[in-house]
Amino acid sequence: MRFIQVKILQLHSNFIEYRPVEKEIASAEECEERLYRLEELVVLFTCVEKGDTPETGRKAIEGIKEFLDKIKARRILLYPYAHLSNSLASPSDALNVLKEMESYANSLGIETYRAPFGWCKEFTISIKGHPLAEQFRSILPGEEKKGELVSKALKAEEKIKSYWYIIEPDGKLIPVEDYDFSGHEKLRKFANYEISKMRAAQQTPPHVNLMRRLELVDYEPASDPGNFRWYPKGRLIKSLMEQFVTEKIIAYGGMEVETPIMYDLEHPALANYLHRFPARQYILKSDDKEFFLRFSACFGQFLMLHDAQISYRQLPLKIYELTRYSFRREKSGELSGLRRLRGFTMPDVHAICADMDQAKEEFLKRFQLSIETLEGFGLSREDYELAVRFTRDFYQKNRDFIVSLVSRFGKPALVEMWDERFFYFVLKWEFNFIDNLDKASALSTDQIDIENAKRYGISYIDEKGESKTPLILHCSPSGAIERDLYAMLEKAYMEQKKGRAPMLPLWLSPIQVRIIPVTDQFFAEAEKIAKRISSHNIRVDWDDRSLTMQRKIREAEMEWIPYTVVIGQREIESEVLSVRDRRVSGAKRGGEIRKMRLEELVAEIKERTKGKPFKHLSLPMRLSRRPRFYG
RNA sequence: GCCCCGGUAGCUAAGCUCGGUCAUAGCAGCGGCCUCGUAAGCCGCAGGCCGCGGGUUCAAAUCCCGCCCGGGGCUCCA
Repeated sequence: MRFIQVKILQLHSNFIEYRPVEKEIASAEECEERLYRLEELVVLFTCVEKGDTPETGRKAIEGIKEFLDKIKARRILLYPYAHLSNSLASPSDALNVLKEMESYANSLGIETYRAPFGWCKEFTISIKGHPLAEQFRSILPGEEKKGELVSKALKAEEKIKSYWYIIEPDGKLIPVEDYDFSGHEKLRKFANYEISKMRAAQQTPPHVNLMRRLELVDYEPASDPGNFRWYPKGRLIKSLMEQFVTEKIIAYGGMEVETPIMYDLEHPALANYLHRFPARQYILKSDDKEFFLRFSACFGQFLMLHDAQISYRQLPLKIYELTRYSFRREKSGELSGLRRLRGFTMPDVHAICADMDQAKEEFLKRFQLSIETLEGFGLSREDYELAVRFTRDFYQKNRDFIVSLVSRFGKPALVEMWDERFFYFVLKWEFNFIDNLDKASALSTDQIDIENAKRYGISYIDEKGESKTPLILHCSPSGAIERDLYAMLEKAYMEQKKGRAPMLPLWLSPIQVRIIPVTDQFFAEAEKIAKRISSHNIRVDWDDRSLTMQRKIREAEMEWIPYTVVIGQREIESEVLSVRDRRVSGAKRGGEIRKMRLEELVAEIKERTKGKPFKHLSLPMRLSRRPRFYG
């Protein structure tokens, strides 16, 4: 059975540019051979088939009018597009229908443009990101219903089926519906989230309140949503995290580089990759060129590697950049605090590998690297879940390898398997954090990419002097830094719910030690002690405000300060400090006070922060000299 | 993009249903008192285009329309 219909691919677009290149048929319309550009419009790639009439065309326009009203667009471009059918109407009939559609649309008050018929044209289009932006409709001549919207159905049909399993550390693969999740609550939540997408109660995520109350990060209403301002304490934390990841990756062998944050939309190596995802970038104009802001370090690094001379002796070759920033223009409703941003910082390390054996070996190293990186942020394997995704084919050939990954992880993991490959990778894993609202988000990730080396023209010379195409691994050992902080804050909140004192890891605490003089008679002594501690590269401040000591202690606790030291007559006489250690006394009042000498305190902090980067606090050491950024 | 919720002092909010001494409170800030031993001391002062624009009305923070901004949800997620 064959339908007779006008077929229209309907695209809500930021802009389209097209240029007639040459006539394809003798009866082509006359036109000026120049560049045409239209902005903020709905482009209608239209194909007129055998049996279509001007009436069918009018029906189509009516359907489109409805759509235009809904999305508040008022400009269309009718773009003759023969490639939607193998049963085309004759050119004269087709032109006739198109002209009818044009004049009918005009009569309905739609600002209508029409690209010339019968020409071979080149075009560039930028499509908007909302779910209705891309639709396919076909209009049956006799049918009552105007314009059938089938894009979702098509998508669903096209979407390749995922098979979900739980894989145990010993390699046992169990269909997810048969798995007994008892003792693996978070994994259950994660599997649920991935497979069914559960709803959550309307609620501000706990980390959002914390990040503001602790004066770390905040929204910046004057920027685009999802771009944040970082206060001094937050900037300090982020800076330390960045430094930590970078040091780990350099130790692993990553060569640190820096690449531009924007790229030419029309660059040949990028264009075909990008045009598949036209709605997800920030677009930036400079003179008459358009640029997109990078969404990872891939572009810069691949372009660099394209120009590099690489020998098999240098493989696996690791290249690294901390992208401050990467940009993804997530749809407005998708953003959520530090969990999902539009501008974020992500370490991105690629490895060029000669073959699959080398890739697998490297993959394991990076798996370990990722675990260690998250550990540095105070996130242990208890805090996240592993997901592994691959094709059936890859699994069959590499079962042992996949199992070795899971057994290293030591906990059951979620598996997504596909019958065929529809991404550029054959294997991917992520560590996923489950938050207080039961939402999952990926932190660390790595992939084996078998496509992009070719796409970007990256090659190496093998033993025989022949040029070879390598495999590329894409890894972010921590995932987005902002998201790590999100996970840390959400975890702290979970601790609090359990009745424990929420804290950040000591090496990341903006203030590690606070000195509180009992009264202002001890100010000089407090400052002296603060300076002595500070000289050991410990972040310390002292509270010189005119408040009661009790009040100052309360505030130190609310700031999550790990060590609070009270200075009064006793301490000065005995030279023994009274230290309030948040780990033992933080959660409730009347906690135990530790007695220790200054040297002991310093030594303990040094021990607990060993191997981690240090940075001085950029805030004044005296509390009274600090502005309040929030609240 | 759609749906829901919100926008009142630096922050957090009450007031809005039922229009009229409703412009409030707490915290923060400033001034003063207090000189304190492990989670909030006392008193006072100052602080506001009640998101923006229009409308209804004798009268609008309050009702109506439009817009802007934010959050959450949905869709989506290389």
